Amino acid sequence: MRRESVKAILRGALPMGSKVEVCGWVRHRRDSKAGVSFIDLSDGSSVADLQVVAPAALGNYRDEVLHLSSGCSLRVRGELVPSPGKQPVELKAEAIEVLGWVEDPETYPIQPKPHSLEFLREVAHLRPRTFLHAAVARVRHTLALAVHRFFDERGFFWVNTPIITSSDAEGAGQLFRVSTLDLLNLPRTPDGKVDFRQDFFGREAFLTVSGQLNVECYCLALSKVYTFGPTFRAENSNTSRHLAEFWMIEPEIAFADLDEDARLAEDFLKYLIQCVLEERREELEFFAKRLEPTVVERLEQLIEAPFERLDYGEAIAILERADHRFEFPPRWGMDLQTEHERYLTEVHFRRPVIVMNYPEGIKAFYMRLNDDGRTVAAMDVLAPGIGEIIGGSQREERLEVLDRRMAQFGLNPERYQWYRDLRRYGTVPHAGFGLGFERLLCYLCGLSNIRDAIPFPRTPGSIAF
RNA sequence: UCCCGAGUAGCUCAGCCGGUUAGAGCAACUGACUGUUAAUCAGUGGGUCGGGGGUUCGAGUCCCUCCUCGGGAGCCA
Repeated sequence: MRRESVKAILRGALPMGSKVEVCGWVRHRRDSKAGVSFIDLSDGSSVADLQVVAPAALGNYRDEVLHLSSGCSLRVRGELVPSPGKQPVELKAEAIEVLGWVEDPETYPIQPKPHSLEFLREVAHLRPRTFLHAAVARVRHTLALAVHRFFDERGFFWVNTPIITSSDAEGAGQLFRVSTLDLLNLPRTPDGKVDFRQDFFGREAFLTVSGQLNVECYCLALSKVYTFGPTFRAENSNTSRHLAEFWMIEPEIAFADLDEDARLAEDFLKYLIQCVLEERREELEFFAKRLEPTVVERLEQLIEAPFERLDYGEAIAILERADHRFEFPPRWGMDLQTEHERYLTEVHFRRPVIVMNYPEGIKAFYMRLNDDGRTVAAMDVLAPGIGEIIGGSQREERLEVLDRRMAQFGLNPERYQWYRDLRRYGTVPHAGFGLGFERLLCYLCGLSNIRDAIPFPRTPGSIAF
């Protein structure tokens, strides 16, 4: 007898009358006056559960079946039959083997009812057993595959950039230190500083905050590349949009300018949304029921219309003209505040917006200086409800300008020799962007807290699992 | 890190101006019921009121402090 998934059975992959084995966890048990019990069985393969019908004639009916509670694991053998109830098919059990009991049903955290997301974060090891988190996990999986498929179809190569690095990629963000030194007995140099020459790598090392600088090296050889992996920021930021450990996607294209970069970003987002709409419809409809009623319509609208594109200067002008009181009055030269981004995406345009060509003073050193001398070829994709979802730029490919910018930002050129080499040996125009995977997942699922978009969230002061 | 708000049963919450033995719904358990699916009905058990300190004859309730969680801000993806 073959073990079948709940998903395969519910979508009608097997004919009625088939004898099957199904394994999974009890969601809920209902006993009927007819002397049979109904068990909703979940194996995580689909949103819907399989209804198992357990007749009283089963040898272990009275002693075991009648005591099954939420979370018990089962192996069920039986026959697929049409259901008189609301589901198309149910499993008429001929044998139910209890693989694992729930020690104390009263304190088992996952009850057959909706829980608050806040509570479920306290039981992150068990929350994948809920409808919601199982659905998020499946969407996350589908989304990750779609990322690779998108790039593969367009001739991009996936480059695995290092997780342990020695340089802070952008001078942005606090770093997690990586060290094997004994914290309680640190080796010192004669002048009293920590002697990192005795550390594992012979110098200071950190967890990466971005794979961009490394992936640029491969871009200037393979032309179209991307990274997709974990990224770490030790910022003490306590918001619903930040994680200390998150996954980032960073494509980099040679011979491209900012315009092509923005086009890629838009195509990429639309491709991913299209995939989820097609391949995870059931999950989206569940999110619509539980999280955000209009999630499907919102995504459908999003792939239909072109994103709004405008220069940073135009954005500031719109904000200055706006009939709206901002806590921080907009002014050319300042970065867009959260309230400004929200106004643009949620009030003014009501769709994603790509803001381009920011003042050079507020952006990173590697972004290409425009001919006006006061802006850089940077772009941010802003989405309603979530803010900045993509940040990208054309990179500065001219060595003398790059050196000037590094000096302006107070960076030591010696630490970036290998990065400068890219400009010394066959430099080319190139551009890329970074996309926060969990932020995108929030946007697609209608989640409002990023801690629900990653299995085991890491945030300041929280690493229980 | 800053500004708000909240911590009471396994979960979601109520608990008034400080006053007897701290409540409800759901969940759990026991039982009833001819196929249930947010099942229904009856009953039972379940609490260091986040921790510590203080005020008071008396504190879940007021004050101080710490912790945790949530919302917002900054920073960013």
